[in-house]
Amino acid sequence: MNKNQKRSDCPISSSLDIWGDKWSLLIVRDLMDSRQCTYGDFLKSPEKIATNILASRLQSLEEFEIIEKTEHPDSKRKMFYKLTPKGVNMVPIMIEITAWADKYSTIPKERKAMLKEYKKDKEGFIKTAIKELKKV
Amino acid sequence: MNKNQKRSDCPISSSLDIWGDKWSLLIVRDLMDSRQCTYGDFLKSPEKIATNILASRLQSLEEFEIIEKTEHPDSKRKMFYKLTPKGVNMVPIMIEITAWADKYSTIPKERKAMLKEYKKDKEGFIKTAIKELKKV
DNA sequence: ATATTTGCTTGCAATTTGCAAGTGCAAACA
DNA sequence: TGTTTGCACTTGCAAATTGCAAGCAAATAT
Repeated sequence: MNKNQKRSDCPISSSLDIWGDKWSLLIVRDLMDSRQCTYGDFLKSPEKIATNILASRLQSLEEFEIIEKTEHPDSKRKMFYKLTPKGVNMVPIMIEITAWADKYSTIPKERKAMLKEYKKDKEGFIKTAIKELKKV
Repeated sequence: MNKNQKRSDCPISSSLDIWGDKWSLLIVRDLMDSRQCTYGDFLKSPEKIATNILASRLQSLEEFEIIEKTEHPDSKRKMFYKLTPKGVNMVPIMIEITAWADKYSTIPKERKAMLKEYKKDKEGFIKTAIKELKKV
């Protein structure tokens, strides 16, 4: 990812400069699903990201302050990755992507159930989700 | 873009399989701003997409039924690209990306004004925007 | 008839990806 | 007290994708 130059001042373009690739949002997704993940946790995801790509994306997301590294309580060797507030605030984007995908393809039933709750009270749902993610 | 295989059944992942790159959403953006664009119009955008990348992205977005080609009324040589309903329904995603970018960077004042309207009545704003895009 | 515009395609170098294997270090084990 | 194991990466390299420049063919303008 090219941290140095924005292609334009368009917000879509500058967002894509940060996470416009096939992998970054999957890391964000994993962290929204699990709140904190180790390097190995990301590797377990069904999309099977390569280890070098994962390392480079984690670094870039950290540089853009979407995620942050913290020490794992169990061992000094292990690291926990988690979302920063900037990352947590991507919740509405992620939900709207999910809602869009739901219209045009089959999505897992847990996601569908989540959307059902979301649609009952969008603002409330997002507020709760964000608060939950900011807790730990 | 790889139209052949989904990496997983996760809605984020399958969405990224369609438009997870640095350019596709900029094409969608241009079409949301202008409703219909020619090949040359896309080239005029500030991010300066290369002609071969543009051609390949237009083809892939067409295959995924996000956009469609229509004849230009003026000439047989010219083509108009526009969003399909599937593309139009990406409006909430695009707005939430814009809102997120607005929190962490400086965005053009027209976009900021748009967000202000959006925040007054999110549902209403989106409904109107979608209706407007579906008109032509 | 000739020139120009439009929507691409082609060629090629540079960058990025994806896969496999390797490395270094903490912690567990013997 | 070695030795092994597991975890978090790094490295090497082939393959794919990107980005730039140039080319090209059909339609339109002159």
